[in-house]
Amino acid sequence: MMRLSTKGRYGTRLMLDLAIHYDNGLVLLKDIAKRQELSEGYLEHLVPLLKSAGLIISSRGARGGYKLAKTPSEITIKEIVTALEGTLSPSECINTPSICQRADFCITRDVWKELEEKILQTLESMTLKDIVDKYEDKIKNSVTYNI
Amino acid sequence: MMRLSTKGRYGTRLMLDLAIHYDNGLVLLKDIAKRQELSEGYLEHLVPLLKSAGLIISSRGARGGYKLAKTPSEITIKEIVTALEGTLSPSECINTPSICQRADFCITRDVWKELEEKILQTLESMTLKDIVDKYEDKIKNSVTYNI
DNA sequence: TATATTCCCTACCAATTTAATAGGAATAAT
DNA sequence: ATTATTCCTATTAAATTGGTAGGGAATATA
Ligand code: FES
Ligand code: FES
Repeated sequence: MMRLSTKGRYGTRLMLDLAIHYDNGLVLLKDIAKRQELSEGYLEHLVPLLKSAGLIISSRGARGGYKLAKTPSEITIKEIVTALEGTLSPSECINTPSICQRADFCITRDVWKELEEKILQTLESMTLKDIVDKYEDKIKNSVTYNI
Repeated sequence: MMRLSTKGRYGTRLMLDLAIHYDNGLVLLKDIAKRQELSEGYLEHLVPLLKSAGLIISSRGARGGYKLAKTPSEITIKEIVTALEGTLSPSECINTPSICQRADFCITRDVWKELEEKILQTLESMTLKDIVDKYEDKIKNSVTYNI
């Protein structure tokens, strides 16, 4: 089904939540979980991946929390999703040809390779700021309609 | 991991094998399985999907087999993969918003939607003929090197 | 007609992956 | 010392994946 796992999807929502609250200082994981209606316990598993990719910064203890390691315009969705999912390759053998004896003369190799490149290109062209801006426009417009 | 399942990957190899032998009349599934080093029993599960999508034609009984329902240049990888995988959506809620209460104000919806569109665009631009031609060039060149 | 060959269909199954939960250790502020 | 928070490890239930097994139905040919 070529679906992104919840790691990638929930983790992106986590990062977008941090982007929305970028000016508020440290943000609690508990609050992100509440706003995004996600399990805090599960989000805890994603945080180390984002941290070691240099995308977020954390502070422990009382008054601790998380914040983005760069400004929202400097973080692309590609960085986020690859940090969380490892690779976006439609087929394992693309990145690790050694696992496949057929790699040299495999007829589909180029197909999946090209697809992976397009996926990465697409996600690289989107920054957190882009998404947040679009989202805030949408919310504003929907409020107008409700008047 | 956003990987295509074996349905999509093996099924594409099956279709490319049929494309390579397009002028040879009916092709046995047994032979496809042997050439592609795939389990015949498993391929049997993919065949109905390709058939009901109008991509292959079958003939039962002795001297039966499979062939493409259209010429290789008329069949795109998008048709094949969507027939096999159902949807290529990175997130379920894109195609079925009803399953998700957050759909209306979901901040990531547009991201996955745009990604799905790019994926479909990419796969639609590739026909079986394109891939086979590239493959045969590659084989020819590698033979030349071996002389 | 009998037989061999091939596609077709259903049921089952083992292994892996996914999406969590649980319990506590480390760290920082008050 | 107490409280709030991140961090780490282990466990697990459910779902998905990638098959296998066995037989039935259709067709060509002898
Ligand atoms: S490279 Fe492994 S099957 Fe194509
Ligand atoms: S539409 Fe369902 S979570 Fe985004």
